[in-house]
Formats: sequence, structure tokens, C-alpha cells
Amino acid sequence: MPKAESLPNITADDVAAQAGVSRWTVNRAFKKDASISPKTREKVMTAAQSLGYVPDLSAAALASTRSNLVALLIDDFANPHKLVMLEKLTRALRSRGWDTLLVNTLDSDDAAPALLNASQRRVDATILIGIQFDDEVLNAAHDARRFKKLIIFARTSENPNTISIAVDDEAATREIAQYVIRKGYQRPLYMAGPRTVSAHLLRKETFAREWKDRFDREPECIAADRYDPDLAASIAHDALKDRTAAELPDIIVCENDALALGVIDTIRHRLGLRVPQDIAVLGFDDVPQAAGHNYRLTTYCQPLTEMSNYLVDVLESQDDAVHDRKFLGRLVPRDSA
Amino acid sequence: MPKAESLPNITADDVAAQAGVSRWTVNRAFKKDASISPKTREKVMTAAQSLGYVPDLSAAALASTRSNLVALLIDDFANPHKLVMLEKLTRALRSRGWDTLLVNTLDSDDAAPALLNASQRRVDATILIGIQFDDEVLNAAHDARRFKKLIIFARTSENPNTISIAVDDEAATREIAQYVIRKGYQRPLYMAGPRTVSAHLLRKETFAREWKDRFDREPECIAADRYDPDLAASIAHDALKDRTAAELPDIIVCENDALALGVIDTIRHRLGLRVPQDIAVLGFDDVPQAAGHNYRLTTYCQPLTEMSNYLVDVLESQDDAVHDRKFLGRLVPRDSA
DNA sequence: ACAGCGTTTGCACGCGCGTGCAACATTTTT
DNA sequence: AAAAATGTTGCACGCGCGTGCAAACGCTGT
Repeated sequence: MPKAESLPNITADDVAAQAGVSRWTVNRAFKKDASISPKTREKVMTAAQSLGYVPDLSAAALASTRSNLVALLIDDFANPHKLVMLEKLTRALRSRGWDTLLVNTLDSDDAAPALLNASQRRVDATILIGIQFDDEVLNAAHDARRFKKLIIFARTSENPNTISIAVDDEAATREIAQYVIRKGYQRPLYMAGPRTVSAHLLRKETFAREWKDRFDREPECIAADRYDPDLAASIAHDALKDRTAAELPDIIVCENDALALGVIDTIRHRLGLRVPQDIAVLGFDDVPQAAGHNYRLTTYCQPLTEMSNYLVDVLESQDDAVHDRKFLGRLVPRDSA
Repeated sequence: MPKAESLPNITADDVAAQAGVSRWTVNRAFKKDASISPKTREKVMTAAQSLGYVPDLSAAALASTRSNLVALLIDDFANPHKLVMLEKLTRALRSRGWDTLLVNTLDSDDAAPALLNASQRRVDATILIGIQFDDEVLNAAHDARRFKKLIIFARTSENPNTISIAVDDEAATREIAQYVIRKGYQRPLYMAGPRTVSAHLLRKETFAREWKDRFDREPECIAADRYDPDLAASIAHDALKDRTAAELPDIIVCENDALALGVIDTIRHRLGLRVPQDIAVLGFDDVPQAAGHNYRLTTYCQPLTEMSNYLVDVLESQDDAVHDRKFLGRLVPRDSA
């Protein structure tokens, strides 16, 4: 049951009166690195506690140029990796004093409105972990007033107006390609994701290049336009269902785990084949299911915790240096390839 | 690259000057149901567009008693259903003009601080979709000033200070129990979740009661203290690994899908048995994987979209009526039971 | 006790907009 | 055509706190 009528707010003034100091001293007591004597702070804190006072961050944001609030724009909810990213990011942010505004980029035309929506709350930065952002939208956002940092997380971007914090896709894909070659696979099939996403072009192209460098032929490619296991399952099924054993690939390299999980399901339950004996599968992201007994998926693990902490470092930095950074993850060999 | 130096903000005053009206008229133009003539609004909007003005919701929140912002407190990130809930909730909220502050309840002692954190941003309501909230924390929150609506979503709560929007656990579990009985299962094993969560006690108790009413004996129960497939897999394995075929349950009824998925993996890959021929499995939530070819999980589907829309209705309602509401979902029979 | 220094505290002003009412403009009624 | 009813616009004040500086304080050494 909602509360009947909200009592008047407790403000810093109330605490100041009770503690016998000025309002400004009260607010200072709640700011670390503020110039205030330990005993005054103690006195203020006691008064605040007894009144149940906490600073109003909303008012603080209005008064200053910082809000300690970031917007997190997200779509692609079919991809289980998103939940992991959300956890890592919100954990890093909150444990270091940042609040997160979660904005669901509802559909493909909603990228710009979502960005605008975020800006209306005075966020200090906007973090993009969706896939629906093209350069046009990004540049428009950058030109708008009131936009501060625009961070693309876990995805490579060459856009000069954004800060990209991601795994080194080329290095990672090269490692994956080398692994596939070393294991002696002959007929890889590469399954790509949505074409709008530059990172993924990078992965696909890097894999193709590595393969061509070694065998002087292009690997076969198919694509799913969403990172959705079910969709990947259907597409893989359509691509493979009429093939003879000799025509089947011996490994399917997937742009990420969301695709790989669906592909494994199709291989097992619709094609009636075994992983990895008939067709091996390789993923990217190391989602929780990848480690489970069912999939045992060989995949590439991004250092998400480290990346999240670096993101907060970037938020807290004042300078205008270029903050783009690429991280190295590691290939996690399991049983699927 | 971050922007060099942020330009001065465009405020309603700037637009007012350009449009030749007062500042208040400008803000009115952006409020629906405001008393303003169509042509004035048009004029204002044109000026706003040309200047790139959008209202500052942060300032609006400070000035009024409403912020159109809700906090969403969440933990239990191992449960894939959380991602579905996030999507449905943020979609319903945002498409109806509400912003979402996502607060990761970092650990079991963090429930109260997380709640406080939310209150500092002047949220109009706090939605709890985590599992770490006991009555003590809830009552403390209710007593605190500045707390408005406290909504427990997708979980039954008897706490009189909260609004609970959930599926009818008793009806759902009764339906599940009837299904199990009708299908002729003899030796069910119930796998419960964390004990702190009242909804789950309800499910377990309802199932046990239904079973006892029919067969005059208690079903066997085990429990996992997190909704984590991997943990559920281990616990199921420990419970079953040394049993003879006759001692094994013929169905494992799980409090939710997060547990059920892990249980299926264990049955197949660690016990080497078949689902459902050797042991059937039943879940709750209908997570995306449940429908896939791998699990084909029989489960109970909550009407999340409807529930989310109702939640926004509650947010928009002014009265102090009791808004608790229980929804009916439906059992989705697939191949696992 | 006093100058000299660093530390701690107080304050005027503004952040951008909402509330509620009063003033004004427009339409309808008689 | 004037009066009444309705629709539309303007404004004083405040929401709670940050910024940057000036005043007051506490301490050292002599």
C-alpha cells in the first residue's frame, strides 16, 4: 500500500540547524575530499543520522555540472551475454558511486530518441551496449549540446566521436583462426551476426583473411541478423539440412555465443549429429551456459570486469585524451571444438 | 574523443525569446494535456527544434514532486529470466514515458543501501525484482521519508507496505501439481530456491499440499540457495548420483526454469539418463531457452507484458487504493514432462 | 601575547523548471 | 452588442544543492 501523504523532505538545512552549523557544512560532510574537520563531520553525521537525512543527488546534479549518472543504452535482449554485461557494468559503476539509467532501445528507429531521452536526465556519459547505433546517429548525438562522453562498450568502433572500450577483435579472431587451423579443421563455416555492427564485420573479415592466408580460399559464410539462438538455429538448419555428409562443414565458427548455442542445438536436435565429432562449434563471449555440461562450448572470454573498471576510470578522468582501449581476452578451449 | 568544452545549455528561456512567448509557455508546449493553443505550441516547437532544445527532466523532477523515474533493484543475475523481465519492464516503462534507474543489489547486505541509493534520485517508485529483500528491509524503507511506492514485481509478498504484482503462485502451482498427477508421475522431487523468498515457500508448500491431499505423503524436497543453473546442476547431482534406478524420482519439479535447466543438464550429462523417459523435469517462467530444441521444457508462463503494463498503470494512478494484483499465466506443455 | 600561516566555515547566487493563481484573449450566450 | 463562460498566457516563488571566494578559526614559534 502506498504511503498516505509524503512528509516534508529533510534537507541539509534541517540537519544544519540540529548540528549547529551552516547548510554548506552539512553538504560538505557528505562529500569526500571536502575541506572539513573530522569532529565537525562527525557532528553533522550524527545529526543527519538522527533525522534520516541523505543528500539529494537530483538537486546536486542540477546545481553542478556533474550528475554521477550514466545512461546505459541497450537492445539485443535475446543475447544472454547482455545479462552478464549488465551485471559487470552496474557492479563496477555502483560500487564506485555511479548510478545507471537503463534505456531500452525499443526498436531500430529508436536509437536517436533513446539517446535524446538519456540526455534529458543530465547524464555524465552514455554507454552504448546495443547494436543499433550507426555513425549517423552517433555523430548527431555528438553534435547535440549537452552530450558528454559517448562510450561504446564491448564493441569496436572507429568513430572519432566515441570512446570504444572493447576486446581486440582482430587479435581475438586471429587466435581463434589459428586454433581452428591447428586443430586441423578443413571446412569451416563462419556464422556472422547483424551486418550493421562494425565489430562483427571485423571478426568475419579477420577470420576470412586468416583462412585465406593459410589455404588460399575463402571460408563459407552465413549470417543471422540478430544475436538470437533460435534464429541462429533456424538459419543453420536451413543452410545445412539438405547437404550430404561430405558437404557439411567440420566446424562452425560463430561470431558470438548467442549464435553458437543455437547452432549446437540445431546440429544435435535437428540434424541429429554430434558436436564436435560431426561438426564442431566455436563461439565468442563465454556466456554462462557455455561452461555448463550441456554445451561445453569452446569460446573466447572477454575480460569484462577489467573493461568495466576501465570504463569507470574513463568516467572519472577529466582530460580530453583519447580513451579508446582494446583489451585482450583468452580463448577457453572446451569440448565443442 | 570527448567533447572539448560543453557549450552553454539551451534552456526554455532561449526558446521563449526566439518564439516570442514566455518561458512558461515553452514548458507547457512540451507537456501533454497542458492548456495551450495549437498554434502557440507549433510556434514553440519550431523554435525549440531550431535551437535543439529539449526539456531538462532533471530540473523538472527537482521542481515538482514527480520525477517520472523509477528505480529497478535487481540481483540474481544468474537467472536468465531476469533478462526477459528487464526487457519487458523497461519497454513498458519507456514507451509510456518513464525512465529506469537500474540498481544492482551487489550482495546480501546491500539491499538497504541500494534502496537508499534509489531514494536519493527522487524516484517515484522503487521496483524490486531481486530476491534479497526481507520484511525488515522493506519496512525500514517504508518508514523512511521520501519513499513512495514500493513495488514487488513477479513475486508474491504479503508485506502490507508494498504493492505486489505477481502471478498467482498458488493457482499456478496447483495447476502444475494437477498436471504431474494427471500424467501419472509417482515419485516427484521438488527443487526449491532460496529460502528467504516468500513466493517460493508458497510454491513449494502448495505443491507439497496438493501432493499430500492426493497421495497422503509428502514429496521429497531439495533446495538451491540461488537461482543458478550450475548450482542446481550440482545439487541435483549430489542428491541423485548414488541412487539406484528405483530410488530415483520420476519427475523433478523445479521452482523455476533457472533450476530446471541445470537439472536437465545433470540428468543428461552427468547421470547419463534421458529426459523425460528416465526423469521428467518441470519448470516455471518459460525462459527463452525453454522453448529451444535442446530443452523443450514444460513450464509455466507468466504474462509479463500484461504485468508490466499493469505496473505502469499503478505508477500513473494517484489514489491510495491497494494495488496488489495476482495474474494467471498458463502451463506450457512441452517434451520434458 | 602576537604575527603568520594553513585550515575550516559561511554565504550570495544560480542550476532549469513546476505550482497555482491572476491577467488577458477568445468564444459563446442572451 | 454586452455579458458570461471558456480558453490561453504570464509570473513570483521555491525545489535542494554546488561554486568560488571571503571571513573566521586554530595552531606554531617567539
